[in-house]
Amino acid sequence: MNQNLKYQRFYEIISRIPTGKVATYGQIALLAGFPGQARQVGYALNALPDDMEIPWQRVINAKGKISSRANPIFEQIQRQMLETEGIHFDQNGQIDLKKYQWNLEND
DNA sequence: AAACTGACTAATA
DNA sequence: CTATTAGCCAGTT
Repeated sequence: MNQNLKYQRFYEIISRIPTGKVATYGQIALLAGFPGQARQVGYALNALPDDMEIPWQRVINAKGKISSRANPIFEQIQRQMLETEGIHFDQNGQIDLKKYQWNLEND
């Protein structure tokens, strides 16, 4: 399987996440046609070109939290962007997936 | 070539 | 509830 093509598929799916909703890494992998490859979605985002404009901030982990990075500053930026979109974080920094998770019915 | 290392996750203990 | 484990794949040592 061609890796660039795979990453491209991930980016396509991520681009469809509507404002005010979030998706998990595993969900993106599944929708892109690569079930079980959640980790690769993380790699794809890590390798995301600066000039590509997709709503990367709407991808979070299965616990409903923002995943850790090498540089924590991006975690703060991501949280702020999501809050601006109207998403609420509880005191543990967790999002209510039942309420905010994207599905094909609610977009 | 072998080992290591990640923006992950579901299952199990 | 937290911790560990086995899948997952590709780039770097």
